[in-house]
Amino acid sequence: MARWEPGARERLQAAALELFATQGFEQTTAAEIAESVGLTERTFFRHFSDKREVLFYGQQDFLQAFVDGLDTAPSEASPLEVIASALQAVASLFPDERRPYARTRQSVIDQNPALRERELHKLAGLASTAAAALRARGIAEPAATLAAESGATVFGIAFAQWIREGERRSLPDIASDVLHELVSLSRAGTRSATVTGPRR
Amino acid sequence: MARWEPGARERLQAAALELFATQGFEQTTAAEIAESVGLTERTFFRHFSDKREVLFYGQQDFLQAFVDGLDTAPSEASPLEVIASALQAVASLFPDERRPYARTRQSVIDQNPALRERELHKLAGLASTAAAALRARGIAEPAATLAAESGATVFGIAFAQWIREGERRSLPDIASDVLHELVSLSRAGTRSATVTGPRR
DNA sequence: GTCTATAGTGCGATAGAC
DNA sequence: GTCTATCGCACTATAGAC
Repeated sequence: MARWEPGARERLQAAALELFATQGFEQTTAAEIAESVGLTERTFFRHFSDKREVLFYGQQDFLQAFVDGLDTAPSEASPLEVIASALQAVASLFPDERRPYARTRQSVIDQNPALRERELHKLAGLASTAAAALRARGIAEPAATLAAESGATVFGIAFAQWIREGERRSLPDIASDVLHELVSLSRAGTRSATVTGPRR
Repeated sequence: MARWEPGARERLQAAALELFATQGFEQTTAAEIAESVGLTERTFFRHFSDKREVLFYGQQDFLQAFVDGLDTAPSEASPLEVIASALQAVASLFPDERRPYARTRQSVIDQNPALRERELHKLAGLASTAAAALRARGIAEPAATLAAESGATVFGIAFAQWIREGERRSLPDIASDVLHELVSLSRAGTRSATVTGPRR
């Protein structure tokens, strides 16, 4: 018989999301979360380096999928084609059943600036990992960073659309659409974007 | 005769940067910064909502330049052309004399995750303002957000390059180059194109 | 597991500028 | 008198040190 229930981390994460959603992030103390699942504040901070992290911990599989997705692209692919491949791999980790959960979580994050900051930081980490992988494929800077950040941007926009009320398309489908928008953005701009440079 | 020295906020910002640069961000307390310019901790927090903000406060002129830059573009301009225009306007706020200061400030930010988070958050705010301005010009979503975020990405990359040791080009020149790289990213030949030597 | 420093808030008091 | 910048003090929660 275990001295303590297993899955402390997961229970803390679930309890935290629930409390944040009902009371708000700032109105919920770490001690409160811990006690709600029979643990102490100290234990909470042993699992999560800070209070916000309870909502973000465990997205490595996520990052792994991204990197794996990069590697499945043929070696002669352009940076954006590689990104498209990685995007599909990550997006497929979010089946439609996850939408309700994702919505709740995102509404908590959107209502708190500190959580938004952490979210952006995580997304930036993804982009920087992707950039390193692109460089490893022989893509030079600044193209590698540019492509990686663009991929993160596309993912962010697609995700926001995916959880919008009434949206029926799957995340991979939306991501693909948004990526095409990005490409046509460049195409439309190519004509004179190069000429435009106002005072240069 | 004034009871207080004027410019409390600016003195706090200068003292903070200096202390952060010499001792590190976490090793410097808000009280220490305040006392170094003859004020109390409480006063520090009346000027800045939190400790990190002392490094970011006062970048509205910055944001204003961005929005103004958007508006100088002709009304038939494509999203990317508008962004190019805004980029030039913002970049011109950073003359070469500012490089040493920018370098010091950036090295402090780069060494602390919490400061990186705040920086990303500010950049995201810029992007969201830009997106709103693009929508006001009649550009639909998701093109508006996509173009705005791309502009922010380009600025970030260009800025990082600008403060790199040994870089001689001006920020507007670098930003223009990076934007062109973004446009050529979707082209098939990108990989070999980016391998070409140093630009200009 | 306990103890402590620091971040950050709320509120009342003070003292000059207008 | 009002407005605004400051101080001082008490307080809580976070987060790290011991």
